[in-house]
Amino acid sequence: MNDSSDPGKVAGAVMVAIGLLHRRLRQTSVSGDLSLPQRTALSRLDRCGPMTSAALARLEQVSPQAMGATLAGLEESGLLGRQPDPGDGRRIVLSLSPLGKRVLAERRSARVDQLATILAADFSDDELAQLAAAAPLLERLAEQL
Amino acid sequence: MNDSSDPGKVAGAVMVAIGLLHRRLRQTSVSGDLSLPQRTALSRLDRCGPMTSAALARLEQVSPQAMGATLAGLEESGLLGRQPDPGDGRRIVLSLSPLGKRVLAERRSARVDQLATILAADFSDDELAQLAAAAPLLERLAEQL
DNA sequence: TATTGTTATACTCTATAACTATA
DNA sequence: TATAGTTATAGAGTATAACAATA
Repeated sequence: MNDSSDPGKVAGAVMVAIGLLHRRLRQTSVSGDLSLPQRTALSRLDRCGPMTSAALARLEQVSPQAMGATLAGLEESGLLGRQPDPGDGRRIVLSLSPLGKRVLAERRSARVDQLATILAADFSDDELAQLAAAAPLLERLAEQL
Repeated sequence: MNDSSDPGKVAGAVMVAIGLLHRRLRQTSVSGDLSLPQRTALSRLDRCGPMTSAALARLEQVSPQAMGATLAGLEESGLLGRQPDPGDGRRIVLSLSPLGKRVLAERRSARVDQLATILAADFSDDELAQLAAAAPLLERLAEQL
């Protein structure tokens, strides 16, 4: 049995890789760029459509308070719109503002661009495909955790 | 061109997946278990052999101060040994203590065990192999960032 | 009673700056 | 002058607890 079929080994390797990469990714929450949680929330809102802060928190598996803080930053930047739900006075439905849509569509994030540049320059098509295949697996792993 | 060959798409997907999984992984820094940075440092020390705190910080791409804090926790738990370098009074060489070796060898980390269990139960051999292949790619990506 | 959202507080991880000791 | 390690301080991201408003 080689390492790639030992769940324990794979678990360890994934854990180390996640720690390393996350550390690097979060180090550019500066200079107007979106932070990692902000970027993720925006992307989720785009993929799943308008929803409340609570729903977003459940999907991203963070506390409602943490999501509130993340969204506050996005709102300040004018990337979000909020519509009070006419049928339920408690709920506020968030959606991408035109600006938010544009930022996301143009991938205007220094971090993502940097990542994309490295991927294009230093990774083969095969390796790119391997990463593309792994991303949803990692998401699935997170959901089951 | 499909998504798996568009560096921008892959970059975004990886970024979201890393954020999600990291968030889940760090949520068990409790109850005697190793934190994610601690686990990673221990594993690195095992893979690369005894070295100084500064060298470890460079490999893990964190500041020497951050590494110092991580190592302090490991030392308190008795997982590390430290030998002053006889030839250079400034350097202190860290190594795994017998206890540290055992903890690592037995994979005695609630988090890694949990991860391994999920991988064994809900992921096919193919998917496991995909994750195993992706881990070093993610590390390489982090190094080039 | 349950849910949405907010405010208050604290912990972890990380960073930068400044210091001491050694080379 | 440069490097190893430490101490002090600050910021981001997250958590739990407690609360108000609405259902």
